[in-house]
Amino acid sequence: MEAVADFPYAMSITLYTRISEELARLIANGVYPVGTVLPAEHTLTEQFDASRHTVRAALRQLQDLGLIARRRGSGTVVIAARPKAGFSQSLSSLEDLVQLAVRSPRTIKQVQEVVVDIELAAYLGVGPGTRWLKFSSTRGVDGAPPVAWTDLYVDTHYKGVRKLAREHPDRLVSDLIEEHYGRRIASVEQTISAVAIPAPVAKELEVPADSPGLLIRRQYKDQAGQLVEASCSYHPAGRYEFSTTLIREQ
Amino acid sequence: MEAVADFPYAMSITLYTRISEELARLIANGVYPVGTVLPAEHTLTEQFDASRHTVRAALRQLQDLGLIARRRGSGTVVIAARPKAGFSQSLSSLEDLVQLAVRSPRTIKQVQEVVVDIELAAYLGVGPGTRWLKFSSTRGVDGAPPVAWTDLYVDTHYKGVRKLAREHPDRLVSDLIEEHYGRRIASVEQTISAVAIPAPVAKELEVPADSPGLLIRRQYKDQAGQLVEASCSYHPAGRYEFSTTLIREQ
DNA sequence: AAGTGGTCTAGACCACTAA
DNA sequence: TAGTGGTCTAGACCACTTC
Repeated sequence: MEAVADFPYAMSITLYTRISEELARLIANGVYPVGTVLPAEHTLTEQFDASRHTVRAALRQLQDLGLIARRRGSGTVVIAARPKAGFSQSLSSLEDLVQLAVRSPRTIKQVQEVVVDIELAAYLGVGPGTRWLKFSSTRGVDGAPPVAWTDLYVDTHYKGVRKLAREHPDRLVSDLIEEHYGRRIASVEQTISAVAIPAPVAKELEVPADSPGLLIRRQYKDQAGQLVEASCSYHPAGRYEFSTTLIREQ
Repeated sequence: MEAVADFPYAMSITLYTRISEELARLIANGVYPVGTVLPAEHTLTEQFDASRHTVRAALRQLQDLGLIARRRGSGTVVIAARPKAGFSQSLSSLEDLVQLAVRSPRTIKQVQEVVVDIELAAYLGVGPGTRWLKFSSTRGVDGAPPVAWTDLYVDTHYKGVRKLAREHPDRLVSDLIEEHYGRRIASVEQTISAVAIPAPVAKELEVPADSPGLLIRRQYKDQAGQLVEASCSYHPAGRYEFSTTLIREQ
């Protein structure tokens, strides 16, 4: 370094950061449009009068920002003009999905094997006529009205869950499947809507029929996108709130 | 490198990766428990018979995994025994928050300056007596009943938003604030609950009073945790669903 | 065969932290 | 003041891609 060496730490900003910012600017301004190839490290070394290591540190920053992709032999390709700033919600475990105001254990009310009809098939996203294991349960503390009624559908392949769920009422069924069968949940799709709680469920929840409630449906899928488990929960108004915090990335 | 140099690329795995894996193993096995300090780079250089650059590359991997935190002067502290695998939801923009089935433009019904009373203060998380700019609007396509009624509260400091929001009915108020005032939203807290829609709102939404609906409250905060904007939306059952997908990390 | 990015070394100066 | 991690250089060999 020579030209830059005259005021090396003048601005308390590192050389490789200045280089990466300059390159980011050139990319944003269209000097290096998306899809084009950036000059080779050797060239940048001369352009910025810096060592290869420093240039690589700069390029690494751009890589972390998702602006470039590098491949040995080919070169450095611009894959985005601007760093994407999104929002994200992060949960440390599936348990965080169920953010009940009070810790509320599950009480299993009924377990049965069911054959899915047309309506249920549409919701589960599987062919009608297939068999599933259905757990019906409530959640809530003793003495108080329950905060939820849940119908949970599990692949009949996991019959052992029937016994396990009774032995561990405090654990999530998805956790039990993961632990005992090694089937790992890779994604959870979740839909929240408002409903008038149907009479049979309302009776269990000790609210008037057709009173307002949250309906939360969840689909638990493995890596291949295969449905492993699905659930359908009713929460009476006032007893449950679903809250999340989204954090801006970067 | 000497001991390792005899079969440098024998396993197509880099030296620094092998070092980082070994260190990760030692951390997981409790040789370096969480909270303790890892040996200095200089020491690791001797232990693994590698250059400092290589050791640093290994430590960088551990840093990316979230296992260690480094500080100049102090040292390298173990902050986790295992890489954390959580679930995350990612949104490319705030607009994704509002995942309406149909694209539904906003119609501003009323704008006024209000002084918050006790009840509103508790919700907004600000002192009672302060003044806020209140936007009331509906969302929905022409000809059909609206899908939402929203009350939105903005700091009176951003009076210009009043004009901007009318000029850009298709844009989010939070975006307008960010663009014209440079105040950047860093996080959004969101709470979803079920309600019986109150009569005045029900009338605007063209549903019977006290019919079931979703109540979504959002608080938009800046980096310092200061409230910039807050909203409160009513969605009649059947016209709106809130859905998210959570992806397991790593 | 030429050029690319990936890995690695040996050595230097610096800013920061803690005793 | 001694030791830490952060930055930077100059040079080397390698694996991979492309022509």
